[in-house]
Amino acid sequence: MSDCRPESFSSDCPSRLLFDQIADKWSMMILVVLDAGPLRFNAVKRRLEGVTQKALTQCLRRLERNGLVSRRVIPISPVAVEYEITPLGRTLQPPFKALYAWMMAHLPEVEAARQAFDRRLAAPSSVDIRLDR
Amino acid sequence: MSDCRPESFSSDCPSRLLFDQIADKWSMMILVVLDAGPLRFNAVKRRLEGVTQKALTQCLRRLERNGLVSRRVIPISPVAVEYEITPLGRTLQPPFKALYAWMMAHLPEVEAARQAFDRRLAAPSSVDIRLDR
DNA sequence: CGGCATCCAAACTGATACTG
DNA sequence: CAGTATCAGTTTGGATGCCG
Repeated sequence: MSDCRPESFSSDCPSRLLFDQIADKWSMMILVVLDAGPLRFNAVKRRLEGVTQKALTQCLRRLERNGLVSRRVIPISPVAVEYEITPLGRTLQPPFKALYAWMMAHLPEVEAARQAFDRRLAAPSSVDIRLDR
Repeated sequence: MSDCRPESFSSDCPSRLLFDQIADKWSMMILVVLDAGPLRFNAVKRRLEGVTQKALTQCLRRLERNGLVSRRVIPISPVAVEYEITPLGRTLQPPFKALYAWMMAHLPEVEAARQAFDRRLAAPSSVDIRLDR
């Protein structure tokens, strides 16, 4: 019973396969940086501050497997490897760009909400016990 | 040096704060299922097959902290807790819906790419040794 | 029912060394 | 340069039991 309305996410729902594969921050960031043009491994790494070489390798391989990125070995010495977004990967740009635009637009609201939440935690009750004085 | 072009993601770039917080599959799925209306904890859990209670609790808290979801305790017995998408959270729907639509539209292409990739791995070279017959 | 505490196993990190 | 491999240390995950 592949229950696949957007109101429910069975683990056998086709959309889940993709949520599990590409809905993560590194995949999204890689596709965004590769949109500007092909990049070599370390060039990608430099642009994604904080990513480990292991995580990046895994993520690039997964993107390659899913047909969103292509990997091309340039047989010079020392060897160079270039990663390029595929036409299929490029069709993912509009949704990602929309997400990116949302983030830039709503960041202040999110930060305000976060500060309000943290303040609520610090003073959890209106009948707070005044430990000071 | 808050390097914040979309071509590069410094860890101190504001957009990174949001990529780190909401660009994960559970957050996205929660916001999609809550779009239809408020839901109680276990109702959300049932709709996200495979999520653990621990992961769901963490994720809902993070969404609450970021102002995308609100949490309301209904003091009946046994206690009920209702999660509702906030107006801010609702503004995230268009980007997420776009992503969801992309997944449904391009799933066949991705699956084809995946199979091609896996086949390439199984027979890595064109000068393959014919072990059979 | 919602969700926190606990325990253990699995995954990930960061550093470093090694290869083609 | 672009990886793979390894190892110790930390984080995360799943499973279970308990509480209001």
